[in-house]
Amino acid sequence: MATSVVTPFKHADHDHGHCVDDALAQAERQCRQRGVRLTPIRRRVLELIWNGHAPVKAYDLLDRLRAERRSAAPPTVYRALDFLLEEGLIHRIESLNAYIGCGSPAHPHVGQFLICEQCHAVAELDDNDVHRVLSAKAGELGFLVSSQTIEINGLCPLCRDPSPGTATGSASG
Amino acid sequence: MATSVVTPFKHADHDHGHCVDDALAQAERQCRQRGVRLTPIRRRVLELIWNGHAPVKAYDLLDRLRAERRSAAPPTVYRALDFLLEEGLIHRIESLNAYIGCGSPAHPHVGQFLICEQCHAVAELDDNDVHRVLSAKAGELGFLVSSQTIEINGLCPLCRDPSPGTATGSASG
DNA sequence: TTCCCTGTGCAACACTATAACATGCGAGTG
DNA sequence: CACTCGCATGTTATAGTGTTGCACAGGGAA
Repeated sequence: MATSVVTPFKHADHDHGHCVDDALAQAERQCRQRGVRLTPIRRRVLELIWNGHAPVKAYDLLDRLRAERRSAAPPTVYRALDFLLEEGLIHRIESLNAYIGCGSPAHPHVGQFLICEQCHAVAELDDNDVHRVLSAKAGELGFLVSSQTIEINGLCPLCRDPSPGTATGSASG
Repeated sequence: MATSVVTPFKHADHDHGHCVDDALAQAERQCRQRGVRLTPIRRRVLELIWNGHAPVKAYDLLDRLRAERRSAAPPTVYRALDFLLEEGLIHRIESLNAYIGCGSPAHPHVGQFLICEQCHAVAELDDNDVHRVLSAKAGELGFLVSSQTIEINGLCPLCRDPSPGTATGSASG
């Protein structure tokens, strides 16, 4: 089985501070290695995105940025997002016009996303079987694949079958 | 092989009038059967979308509608699009914010789209193997799939390997 | 007739993203 | 030190995408 889970669904009580710290540390390291600058704005936007495991919209980021930095404007956010996308630190969810942190920024890939319609949590896969099947089918029509947008909607394990005492309805932690 | 091609890539010299006529006739029939109304506006929007095998943007439709009907406004177009989407007569391409005619509206399905980055032609698949693989992978994480957005970018056969004398660079016919 | 339902007209607005040009600021160089 | 080059950010405006809310028109049913 070639299933590679980049970011699984998290339990409601997982230590989310850890997720954020890891993601930021990894980003710092990677940017240093590549000789690109993770400026305060870019770092803060990444941190805001990692506040939860749900996709975040650009103008929500802008609102939160503005609360801290009077000068924040749409370009402020979109430039930071462009940088983070470029460096593979976040992904864009096309069907939501929203952005989410990447759990495995070091190696370049396109994500395959499982999006919970109820709590909005997102898990990320990078699955070779999926790539293979799609490339094969495309190949049958003579089509040469260069990139893929794969976004699956449905119910995450917690919302599908909530255990007693388990919180649902939020992906904020 | 369970590959089902809903709409293949068309040769540049195919009889496109036929595509349009077929699509409209099928839409008329289907709407009559279901007891819903394919009004002149809705029919015209569908026809404009079927003008080519490339996705069309809402405001391009609006421009063309306005040339014929002074009163056309954004809601005019979006209401027609909502209706056509609802009836399965068109699909929305999330990664392009654009709409394309469905070649098989009779049976409900989500499409899998191959999008040519050069000529913008789009082919539509409805492939069970792809569904199966994705559902299986999702299932491994306890995720229950309800719908899928699958949009593959790359090069169509004609743009990938243009034969001498074969026109490329347009999906308008 | 009156009522109701659906479709359309119309104005305004909300949300998403980019363009264009100005300013700041730090690193490297002479 | 001054200089300048390149990148990041500030600022204003605008483009592109989609929705809300209410008014009106027409046809079928009571």
